[in-house]
Amino acid sequence: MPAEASTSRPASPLTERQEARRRRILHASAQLASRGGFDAVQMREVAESSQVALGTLYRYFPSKVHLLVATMQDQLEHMHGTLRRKPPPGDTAAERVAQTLMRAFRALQREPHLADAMVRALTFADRSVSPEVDQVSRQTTAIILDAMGLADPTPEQLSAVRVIEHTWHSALITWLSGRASIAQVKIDIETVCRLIDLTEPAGRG
Amino acid sequence: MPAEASTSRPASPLTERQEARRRRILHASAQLASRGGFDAVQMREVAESSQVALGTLYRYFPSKVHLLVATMQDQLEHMHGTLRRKPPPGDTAAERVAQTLMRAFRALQREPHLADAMVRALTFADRSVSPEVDQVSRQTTAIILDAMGLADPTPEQLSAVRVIEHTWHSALITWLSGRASIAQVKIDIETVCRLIDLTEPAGRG
DNA sequence: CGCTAATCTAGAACAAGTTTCAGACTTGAT
DNA sequence: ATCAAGTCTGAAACTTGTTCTAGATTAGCG
Repeated sequence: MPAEASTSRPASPLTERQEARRRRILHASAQLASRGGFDAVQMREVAESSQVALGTLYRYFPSKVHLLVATMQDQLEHMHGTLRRKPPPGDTAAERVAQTLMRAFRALQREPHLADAMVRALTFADRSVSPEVDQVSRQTTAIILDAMGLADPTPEQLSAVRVIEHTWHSALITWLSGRASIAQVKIDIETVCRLIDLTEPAGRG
Repeated sequence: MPAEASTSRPASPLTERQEARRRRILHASAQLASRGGFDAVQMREVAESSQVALGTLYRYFPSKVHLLVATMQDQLEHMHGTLRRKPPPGDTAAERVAQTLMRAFRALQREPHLADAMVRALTFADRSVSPEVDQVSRQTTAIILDAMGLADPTPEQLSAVRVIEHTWHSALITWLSGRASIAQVKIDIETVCRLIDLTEPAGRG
């Protein structure tokens, strides 16, 4: 069995041609998503664009949602790299986290359709995609902890981070579906980031 | 045109038979959802169960997501009534909100498949369902403000409520997809509710 | 009652995700 | 170089959400 869309551990090491196929598929997926969002990523088209038979596509990614979540892993990795190179300048952890998320948000605004495809897939994913979604979640957590500048967070801090992630995902959805403005998302992010102040300065409970 | 799945204002008043059809449809939807979640709500089956032609079903609810969001409105109304009758006993606003949400959560735990169908529909909804999703959001906001005991919330408090709703939805999703335990959801809810303390006692900023 | 417009029904048809299958091609081991 | 096992291809089939159509029914009105 080839890779299960898990970036970090290919179940069996892919051959070069397989790796190339996988990249072509992810590229086609991102490209189609950028055009028209979730609905525009049609499996037949992805297969055709990436020069792969439909059955092969399904062997690499067992469903459309798996494919889009893998696409998101891909993009997230890229973003984490970018953010690492230019860490946010804020004075407090809360500020830095808010700045980091706003930076990510601005990146998403540049490709709103792609954002739509990825986020919708992420929240629509059922149990069969849990491992992959979890990986995305861990990656997001890592980005936030990086911004906080923490190596060894307390349980309270981890709770705060989880709540921040919840808010981040849900706020994105309200923005993507046109129910919240960009300004609104910004406020929500800043609001939830205040939770960090609640856990940081005080000692453990 | 008949009702657009908006509980509060039927575009044109439905006849008795139409009202009955609408109820049959919602009932069938909830029943099927209770059995097998989102996937088990199949439009043909809903139509058959509710003794209505497929075309009619689509006239009442223009998509599966519309149908499930309307189902959620229905359930939410019921729950708001229940909660009103037995307000939570906590001393602080934060406590009462957390208790209220945990009560709702326990109700959902009794019908996890139904919860799955409703929540997945809610977060998967695209722009065409925005009005209905917004209505659900307003209803949820009303429930939380009720628990806080506030008639005239400040903008900060409204922000906190929005963040609480974000957390609520997203935490439910992680639970439904098996990526978070019940205990975890409880912690997240309690964590986010602390935001209320941040806005309540202090005066306006 | 008798008319007209709107609504409802049954069922076919279409669209896109997913599955399946027979045959061609690769790969790895001997 | 050759064989077996695994992989890829192309195409059809299947599933379920959605749309469409022609004819039957119903509601409102004079």
